[in-house]
Amino acid sequence: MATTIKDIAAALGCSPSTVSRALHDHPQINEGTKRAVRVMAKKMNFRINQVAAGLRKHKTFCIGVIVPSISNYFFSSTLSGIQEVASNRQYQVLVCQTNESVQEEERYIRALSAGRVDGILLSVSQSTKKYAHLTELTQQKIPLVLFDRTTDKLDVFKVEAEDYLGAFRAVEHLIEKGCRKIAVLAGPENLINSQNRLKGYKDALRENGLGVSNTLIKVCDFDKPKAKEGTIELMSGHPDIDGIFAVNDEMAVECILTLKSMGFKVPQQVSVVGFGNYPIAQIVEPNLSTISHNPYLIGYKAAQNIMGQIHEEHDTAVDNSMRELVESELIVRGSTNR
Amino acid sequence: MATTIKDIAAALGCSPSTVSRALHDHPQINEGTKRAVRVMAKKMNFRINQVAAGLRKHKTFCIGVIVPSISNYFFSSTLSGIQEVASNRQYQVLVCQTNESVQEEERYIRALSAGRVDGILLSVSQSTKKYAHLTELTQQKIPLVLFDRTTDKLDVFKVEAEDYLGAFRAVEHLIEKGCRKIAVLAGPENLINSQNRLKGYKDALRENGLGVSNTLIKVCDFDKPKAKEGTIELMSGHPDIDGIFAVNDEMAVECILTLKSMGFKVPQQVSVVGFGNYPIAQIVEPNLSTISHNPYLIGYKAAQNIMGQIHEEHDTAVDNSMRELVESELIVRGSTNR
DNA sequence: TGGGCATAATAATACGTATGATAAATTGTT
DNA sequence: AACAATTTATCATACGTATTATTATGCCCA
Repeated sequence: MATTIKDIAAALGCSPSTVSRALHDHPQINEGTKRAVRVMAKKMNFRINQVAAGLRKHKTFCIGVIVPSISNYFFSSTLSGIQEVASNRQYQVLVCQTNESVQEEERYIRALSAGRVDGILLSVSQSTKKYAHLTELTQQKIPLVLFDRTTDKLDVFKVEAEDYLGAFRAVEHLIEKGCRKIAVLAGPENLINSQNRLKGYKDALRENGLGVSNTLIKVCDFDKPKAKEGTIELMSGHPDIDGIFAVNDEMAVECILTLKSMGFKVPQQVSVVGFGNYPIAQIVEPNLSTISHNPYLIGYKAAQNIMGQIHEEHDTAVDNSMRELVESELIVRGSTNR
Repeated sequence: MATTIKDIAAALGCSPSTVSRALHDHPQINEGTKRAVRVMAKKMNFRINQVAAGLRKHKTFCIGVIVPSISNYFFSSTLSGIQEVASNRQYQVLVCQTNESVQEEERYIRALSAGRVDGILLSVSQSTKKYAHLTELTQQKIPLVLFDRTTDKLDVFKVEAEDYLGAFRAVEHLIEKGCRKIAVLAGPENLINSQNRLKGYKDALRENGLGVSNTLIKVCDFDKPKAKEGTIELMSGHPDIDGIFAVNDEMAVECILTLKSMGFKVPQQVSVVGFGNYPIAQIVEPNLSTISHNPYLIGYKAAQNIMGQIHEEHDTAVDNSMRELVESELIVRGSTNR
């Protein structure tokens, strides 16, 4: 069994409260006593039980993170950023995976909010359409921060990528390169990120005098087979398409591979831009032009904010309604170099 | 503030222990009372505080996972498997990232073992050469399972990939394809995985009557720039190399890209095999022949074992000295198709 | 010599839950 | 009607720590 402050107290012939205070460097404890306690604590290999301390202090020193998929490159990178911030503050990170199921999301929210964590970071699942489980958190005064997959319907702090602007830039880049018939492989329709990226696509076309046609929009969710199918349908229906914007790099790569297998030259006949700047962008041939995401930074900033809320370092009333957009940037590579 | 069993007791005019027992369906409580408690618990939106319950029961219902890097595809996939098992058992997963630093590893081990978790899953860092921090765990009777990055020096349960056999098969495949001068891009020298893969490489050569030459072995750790450099050095020194085995897919892809940029034809002049079957294997051109890893399954099995240890479901004395090897398989693609 | 005052330590209680020991209420037996 | 046996509920305590309220110790000054 592990050493407790009681054991130290017994060994020293003093009371547990003295030990507790000595270890916290409380002013009402004599310097000599403190020294003795510290020495004995070290000797007995004492390590404080944060769980017990937390119970007393109504803290857990844990934050919970709920993501749709842990093994996804984007989310595992945000986790890395979150872990970094937490670690610096001596906090632990509890990780949960919903597999895009809102039921799982609700289950985790309930499990974590029952005294498990001091705050929750969430990226909503594709199937999340109602937010009662999240408003409950606010009622319970449990800090919540949304990252990447957010929603307008909740008045909490959000960290997002520049979805709209990034998509806008991507499509404008295609136009600058001379593309005139530009299609899009869109993401899940109820995700705000997809909506914003689609809006960026449409606005870029309109502002450049190109019309928007629904026949050039294929929803592929985030599913590779659907991206392949979508590409085939697009190109069979409109062989004169000369540019494609994909909602993320994975879909863009699938698109390029499909185009090539269909005999289209990339970028000469069809240029392709993705979103995310994932490692695969530099492996596919031609290398993929894309919009840089910064998942690590998104996680980092989300974690920083929740830490601030937990420690009441900032005015939550102000911050909670805030959106922080993490900058994105166009990265030009071979897939648009015609 | 959240509802507690005391609140329910007060509302019902009974004692907290009655509530506790009623919620646990204890036989000494009247059915009617149980019903009343359940109804009131629901009405007051009671959710048990597992942290407090755990303190009393000396359990945390958490397992800790320590990995070198969360955002790495391999480890994030193992995490996914671990999470799956934990979730099924109502356990939470605490995730820590060492960034290959043994100091961080020690720090996390100490933090987690101070009553934070019921067991620890660990994949050791590259800089871990001593294991005192881990033997401490055994003394404290905290279950430990090593996965992927393991060590012979510890008498605990381990889940590994078939590193030796996989590498052996990979190199034998190159030989079958007619390669006669086969080089290797090896991993970090003190990692047992790298050692086993290197041994598989050497044994495959020897058993097929091909000599082993140290000039054909380049250590690239798991570092892309070093893999590039290593490939250049190998091919400049030995332009007649006709096969390369890389310690993992990331290095193999870097190797292929480098070979192509140097003007070598893959697979006609040089065939390449990787290890891992990561998504990039199907993106690089030519597609990469590789040894399938099963990171999800490795995580899954490691988690299953630690759950067993925590619940004393199996004879730890037997299991602890066991190694479980997760099957690997050769996947032939274009990079060796000559 | 006693009263006021720092200083230093302890006792008591709390956090939310679980449980062994005990008591109260009910039923059964003779 | 007296008592054992059974059912049902409560009391007290524990888990490991933090903290409020209290007490003990010694010191200074009138």
